[in-house]
Amino acid sequence: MDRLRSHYSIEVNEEDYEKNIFLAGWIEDIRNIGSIAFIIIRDRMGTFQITVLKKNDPDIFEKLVTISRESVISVYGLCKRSDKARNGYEIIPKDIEILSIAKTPLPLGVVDKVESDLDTRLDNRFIDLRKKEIQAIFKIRNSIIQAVHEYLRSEKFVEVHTPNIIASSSEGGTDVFKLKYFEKEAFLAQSPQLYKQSLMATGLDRVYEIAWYFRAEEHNTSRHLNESTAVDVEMAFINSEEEVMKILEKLVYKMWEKAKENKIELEVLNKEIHLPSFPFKRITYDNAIDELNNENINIKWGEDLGSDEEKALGKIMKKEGHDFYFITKYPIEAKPFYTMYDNKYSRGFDLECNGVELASGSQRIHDVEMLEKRIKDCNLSLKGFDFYLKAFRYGIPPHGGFGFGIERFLMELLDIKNIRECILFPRDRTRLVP
RNA sequence: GCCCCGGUAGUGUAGUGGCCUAUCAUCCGAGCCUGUCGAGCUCGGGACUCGGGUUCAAAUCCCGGCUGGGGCGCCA
Repeated sequence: MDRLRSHYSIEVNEEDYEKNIFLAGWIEDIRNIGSIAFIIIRDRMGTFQITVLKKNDPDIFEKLVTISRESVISVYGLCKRSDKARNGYEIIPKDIEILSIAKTPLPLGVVDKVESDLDTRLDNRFIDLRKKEIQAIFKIRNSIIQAVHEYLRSEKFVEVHTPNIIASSSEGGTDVFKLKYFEKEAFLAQSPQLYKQSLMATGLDRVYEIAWYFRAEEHNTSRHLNESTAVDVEMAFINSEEEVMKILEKLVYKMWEKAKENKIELEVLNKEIHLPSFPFKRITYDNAIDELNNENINIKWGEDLGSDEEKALGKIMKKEGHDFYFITKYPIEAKPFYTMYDNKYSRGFDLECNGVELASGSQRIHDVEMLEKRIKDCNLSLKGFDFYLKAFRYGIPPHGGFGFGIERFLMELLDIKNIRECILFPRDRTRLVP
């Protein structure tokens, strides 16, 4: 055959009827009725049907009904209108080319009538990803990332890429992966925090990165990964964290809006997306504590909210009509060392959605002496921060930013219960393959 | 780091000491069938995570390994 594909399944329309076309894909199902057989082929856009009569094409018939499901073929044939077939047409094959034979049995059915465990699915992710509802997640993921690029670039942000192999543990707090770097010891970055901040000393002013986070914590939950992605933003010449929050809320809104454009994928997933009210609610940490106290949930001032408290607050906000809300003015103890503060209150904030933390950010400290004091107060060693602190000694504007987990966002957007569904090849406490 | 719970054909399950030569569905194979679209029907195939122990008897009870899931803490 001189080509493998002229159309995707759903691109075929009335103009193609009574013409010969090339289609290609995976054999999803073979329904052999005896003297006639229907073969369902799947491509990226959908499925189509090949109809073959035994008496007309005994050779092609034999080939098609004996090949294994999930084999890959290309078919050349006449496109005929048919009210009985899906999409309104069927292909009467003139020639087929078998491109790849699938072994049997499959380790995982694509359209079988039994569910598989997530673990089995992840072990065979390449087959799992043949399912249209699984593909839909990643098509939507693709489009929210597109929205990130479009919006941030429109706001004059520059996309950057900072190193993932670093010399010292970046922020303290969370555990990092250690690795050998020739004769030295190195670590995988838990976030681009220190690098994106040092870029504030360069004059680029506004930067963002689709970043990988590596975290060596041994948690075992449906909302943690040891390797995850995030949108990291840092912006200079700000007066307060409010300017950062304005960018973040607009970004989230644009991502939500873009996701809504994926009509086919949302239908496949049976999800509706409702745009959140805008701008998002701001509630101070103190007010959040008061609200929780009113519900008889007590929390000591200065402590970060636990997951139960977050959920309870999420319910209260929901009742008031807020899906998204910022918790602002956290106590300084609850925020990392680089967070700007006024007395006991930090200029740090979290963006929450229904009781789940989606993003956290702040105005940062840009005064090097203040920064050094905070590093010491947090019991961190100044040694590891040489390169970082140096960037603060030769002119650095006031700045702030946020980090925003992409998988967590997808979970909220599509109401997905396990974060592993939101990344192609998850890395969790035990999974390193595939 | 702490705490709970699992592991039975390729896939998903039933089975809590003898009725298990292990259930059902899906799947795979053979056959029948000219409009299937969760195709149908007939026949066939395929499994107790591993190692030790208790017992007359273990898929089932106990111990350990391997392996998976969930929660907390922490975070995104």
